[in-house]
Amino acid sequence: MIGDNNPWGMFVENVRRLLREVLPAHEIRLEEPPENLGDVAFPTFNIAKKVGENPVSVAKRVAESLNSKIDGAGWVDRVEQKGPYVNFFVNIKKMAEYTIPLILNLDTAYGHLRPRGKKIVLEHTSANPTDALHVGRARNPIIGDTMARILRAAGYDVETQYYVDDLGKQAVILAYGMHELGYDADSSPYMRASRLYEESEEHRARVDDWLRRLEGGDKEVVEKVRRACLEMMENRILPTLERINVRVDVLAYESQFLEKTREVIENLRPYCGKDNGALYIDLSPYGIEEKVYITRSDGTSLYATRDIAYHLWKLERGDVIINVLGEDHKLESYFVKTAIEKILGIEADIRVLFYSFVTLPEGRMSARKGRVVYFDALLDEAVERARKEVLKRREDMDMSRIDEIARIVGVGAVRFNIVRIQPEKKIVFRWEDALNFEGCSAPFVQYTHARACSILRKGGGYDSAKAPVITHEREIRLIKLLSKYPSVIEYSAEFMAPHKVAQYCVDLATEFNQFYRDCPVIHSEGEVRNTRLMLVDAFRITIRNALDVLGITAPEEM
RNA sequence: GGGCCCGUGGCCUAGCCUGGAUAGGGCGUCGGCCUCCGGAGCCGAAGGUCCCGGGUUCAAAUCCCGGCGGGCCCGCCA
Repeated sequence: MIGDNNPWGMFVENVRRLLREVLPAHEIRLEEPPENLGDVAFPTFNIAKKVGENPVSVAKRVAESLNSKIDGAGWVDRVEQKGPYVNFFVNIKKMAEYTIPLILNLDTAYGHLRPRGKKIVLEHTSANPTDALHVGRARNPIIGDTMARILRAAGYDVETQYYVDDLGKQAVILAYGMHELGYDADSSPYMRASRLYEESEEHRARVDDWLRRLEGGDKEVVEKVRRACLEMMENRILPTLERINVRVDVLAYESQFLEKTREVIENLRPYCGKDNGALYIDLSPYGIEEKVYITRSDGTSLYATRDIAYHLWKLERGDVIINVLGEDHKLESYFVKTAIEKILGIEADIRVLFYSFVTLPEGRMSARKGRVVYFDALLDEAVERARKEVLKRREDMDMSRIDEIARIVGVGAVRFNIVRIQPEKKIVFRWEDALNFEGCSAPFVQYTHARACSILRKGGGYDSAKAPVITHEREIRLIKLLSKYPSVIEYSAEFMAPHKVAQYCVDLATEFNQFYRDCPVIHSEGEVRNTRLMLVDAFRITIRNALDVLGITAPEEM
């Protein structure tokens, strides 16, 4: 906690310390009590059992001896026994005096924890650049980029990578389509080439020839395929990612790892079975009854093998590897991890965040079957919808500003809607959900931020040197929630739970709206007014930081 | 067939790792709130076998076992 600027964390640490003094021999597990019963709770069931006493009397005794230790000047204001629980109440005066200036001073740094001195290489998206991104794939960059931001906030050095497959058959088909068939406005080069590959002997023969030449290292073909992939990345994939505030640090091309792949095959060979000249690894000693091939009969490598080489390269660049992958990659991912750690015996910290697919109500998206919603189309629709909403209420605003806000709100809505759901749950894409602008949504949170900005514009400044004076329950609740933000970052980073940050945004915005309803700011006076202005600003800073971690911009007006 | 994941009011979802005090939110429905800091907001109401059945436990949405339903994987594809 030290160095994390984590006010709530300090309070909780203090509770633990107090409990350890009274109960040195016991494990201390805290929980959050229901509304109004306290700020943290200590249940006494387990320890009562160990001591052979009833929980209520243990709670009574613990509460009593704790109360005699508390002088009211520390983080803990008081302790109450309620049934088998010992409930701790935070010293709200101290919390306010610590938290509010902390947030105001740290500003953009509030919620950034101490540097960990560790570098994480985080791979996400890595979609084959054969076609534009569709909504079914959109979850990957959104979860990946959000995790990268969370981990950076949590104090890690993070490098994001996109793995571009420019060696597989689909890359050859793409290149063939682009270089040999020319452009056609109606269908993508990949789709056309793919159809011809299936339908025409002649084209298939030529593509297969390219593929052989590619694997043989034919300069001309390698160059053509690489250029085709690069072109698709630059024209189709990266611009779409850019629209949702996702920028990838490193594009790693699969063709970079040919040499390393050969080494991997040689190192793995002693552990391989052989089937018709093809090498495979039997995973049954590692708990899964599967064979995974690492070469074809002709000795050429397979995707998983090259992925191992790529992982070894990532290990050279960082201390920890994190991959954001669709659940269909579970077996492949397990294989890569097992091969590196167990078979090659290389020490590696490889973590994987799997997510379930986004599907349409009719089923899985498929460009070939024409059952697809392109991500750009969704973004266009969301931005258009946002623009209509802005126009409805802001007749005074000039067009370029309206466009800017519509983009911020529309993009935010889309990102939020996907990241708010726990990754392992599947998402059925429905337009009405994706374009939801109220309740549990980015526009709701952004609106609250704009409201706070509006108050601050009209409030005309405050004196941050003055100590806060708390007079209302809503102020207390707001301060507590604000003080928990660093803990949210810490938790989300540790458990790779990006949806927790989204949830926090909604909770905090909701709390602020209640404060807004009950506590006049501009129309109050003296210390109360000064305190509330500081509080509004602290809220503004915190919600803006939290949205930023979600890759969502907080507009000052909308 | 085997493995992994998911199953919480009409719909979506948090909580599940680490069992504990009235299962939190949101959408939708119904009823209220702008002479007052931005109504993309707020308040209230109705609505629940936490998929089912066993087990462990003083205590299970949470842990274990067995079902059922859905998703994903089981390719010399990626």
